[in-house]
Parts: sequence; C-alpha cells; structure tokens
Amino acid sequence: MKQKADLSTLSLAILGLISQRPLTGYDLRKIFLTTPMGHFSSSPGAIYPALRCIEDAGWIRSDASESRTRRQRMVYEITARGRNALKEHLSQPVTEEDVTWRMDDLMMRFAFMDGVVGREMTVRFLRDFAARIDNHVADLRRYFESAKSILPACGRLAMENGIQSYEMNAQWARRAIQELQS
Amino acid sequence: MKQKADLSTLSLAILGLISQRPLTGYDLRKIFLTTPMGHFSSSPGAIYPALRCIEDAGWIRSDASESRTRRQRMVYEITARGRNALKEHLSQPVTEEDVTWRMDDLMMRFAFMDGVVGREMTVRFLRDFAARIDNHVADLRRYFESAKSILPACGRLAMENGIQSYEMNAQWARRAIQELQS
DNA sequence: GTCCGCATGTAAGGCGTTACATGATTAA
DNA sequence: TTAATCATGTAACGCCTTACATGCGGAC
Repeated sequence: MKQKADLSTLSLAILGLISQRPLTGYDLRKIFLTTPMGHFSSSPGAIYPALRCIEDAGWIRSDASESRTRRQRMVYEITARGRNALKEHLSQPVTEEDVTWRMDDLMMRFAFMDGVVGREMTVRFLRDFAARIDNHVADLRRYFESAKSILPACGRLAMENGIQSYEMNAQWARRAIQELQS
Repeated sequence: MKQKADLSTLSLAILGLISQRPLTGYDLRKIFLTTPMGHFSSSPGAIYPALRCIEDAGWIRSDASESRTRRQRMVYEITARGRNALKEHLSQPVTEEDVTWRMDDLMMRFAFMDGVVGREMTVRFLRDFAARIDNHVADLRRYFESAKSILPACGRLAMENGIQSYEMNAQWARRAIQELQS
C-alpha cells in the first residue's frame, strides 16, 4: 500500500530539493514560500505528509547528528535508493500524455536533472520534449483550422494562446540544448 | 452550504460552454474528450456532480421539452441568474494571486467573455492581465538575478522557461487587444 | 435477441488546501 | 516572562480521478 510507483509533482519537488542538499521540512516550506518553486505547491498540510511518505519509501533519511542542539529538527538527506528512484523517474521517456496534461511535471523533472542523470540524458530529454511538442502543436493546429470559423473571438484567441505557449516551450528547449552543449 | 461564492475551473468551463448553447452532460464529456478544452478537466465523476451543483445554484436549468424522445437526456441551458453570475465572475479584477497561481483560470475566464461582458470589459481585462504579468515578471527577474549564480544549469534554464512563459502571455494579450479593437 | 453506443450516474481513493494545535528556543 | 519565531504536525474539507454500475435504444 506504500510504494507509489511514481512521484506526485510535490513529492518530486521535495525529493529533488533534498537531493541537492540536506533540508528540514521548515526549510522546504521557506523555499516554497519565498521562491518561484512555490508555484507548484505550498504548505504544512501537504509537505509534512509527503515527507513522511518519501521517508517510508526509504528515499530520504533524517540524520539526527545534523541537529547540534537537542531541538526536534528533522534534517533529511537523500539515500542511495532515493537517488536511484529519482534518477529512474527523471529518465522516463516524454510521452504524448505528459505533454498534453503534465507540462508542469515535465519542467520539474528537467529542473532537477543536474548531477542526477548526466548531460547526455538531459539533452535527450529536451530533444524528445521538443519533438513531442511539435506533434502536439500539429494536432492543435489541425483542430484550430477546423474550428476557428465557428469559435467566438475570445475562444479563438485563447486557443491561439495555448498553441503559442507550446511553441514557446519547444523553442526554449532547442535553445537550452544549444546552451548545454556549448 | 451550497452557494459557493466562486466557480472552480471546471464549473466555469461548464457554465461557459452552456452559456454559448444548450448542452447535455454527455455533450460536455464529448467536448472535453475531443477538443483542447479537455486540457482542463475530464470525465463523468467530475462533470455530473458539478452540473448538479450548478443547477442547485439556479444557474442552469434542464429543459425537458428539448428531448423529443422520452429518453432520459437532460439538456441544460443557462438561466438569467446564471448569466449574471457568469458576467460577475468574468468581471472580477485580475489580481497578483491570479497571475501567480491561476493562469489557467484566467485564460478560461477570457475564453468565455464573448457575448457575456462586452468588448470594452474584455479589453480592460487584457490590459490588467498584461500589466499584472509585467509586475510579476519584474519580481521573477529580481529573484533570478540574485539566485542564478547559485542555481544549477537545469534549474536556471527551468526558471528562464517560467519567465519566458509569462512574457509570452503579456505579448499575446497586447496582440489580442489590437485584434479586438481593429 | 444480442451487442454496441448513448447517457447518466455512484463509490472509493488521492492529493492538496485552509485552519488550527502544539511545543521549543531566542530576544527584549 | 513574554512575545515572536522556529518547527512540526493534525483535522476537515474540496475537488478531481479511476473504475464501476445501470439502463435505454438502434443496427444487424
């Protein structure tokens, strides 16, 4: 009943952050509250249960020695199994469904690749990402061409916004590849 | 206990679609399954309860006369109160929080403005939208400048993606204003 | 008369939100 | 010693998801 095969976006954010350096739950809260990372989630009622769940899976461990004072501060660090789980999760291929429904999740996956999956895998991810988006944009354009004559003005503009968002992401990915390879 | 002051994104989508023409629950499902509208939601377990809830609020009504056969097909149409509620909801000012956490919702609001709030209000919405985004982008850039030296490569690129997404939206809004005024 | 598609729903569960509870440590 | 801040958590609820249940009508 534990062992969730895949990570929720929040769990991924938490595991990713802890993979970069040991953190307490409170540190995580501060990060979510004070940086754009918080775009994805937020506060105690979500973070502490998720932390517990990730700990139960054996992916993080609270290191008592980190807390010099006798305070009840749980400093979590990633375990070897946790790093493997993260690596495997970040190595999943980019699917059509990911692009259609989970763009935020894809971007989160990308954001934590440094030091976990290697430069080559990162570039492959970006290439797949861009290619999947190209396909998806082609689908959207097909739909758009068939529907635009019956769409009201705002509906049409909103749809154009959606298409442009995807196109911007594909362009960004191709620029990112250049930058990572330079 | 009913009377939810504001609409969930799904309820807004449903009310907006029904405001354009009478629809059954099944029609809505088909729209969500076969068009990019479905990006926001999906299937029976969400749609039928939401429909019931909107009906209980008095915003839509099932018109028995629409079903020629004696089948159990509920054709819903918007009521005068529903149109008012929709109009009021779409007239809400764009807040900093909307831009930070509910961009999807904002785009949905925009998409249903035709025939509900008038061209002038629509243009005002877009102007506010663009201005709020400009502010938000300024905040993000400030953060980015202070953090980029310590961010790992992928984290930095992901952050740039976020900023560019917002900028694209502001540009889109300004183009949309031109188009609506021409 | 059987099967498929139309059409509406319910049940259980996941995951996040808001609001509240609780206690330890530090600064005044 | 009192208040603010650090730090962790629980309870109730909202809303969506997946999976299943049900029953009518038309095509063959």
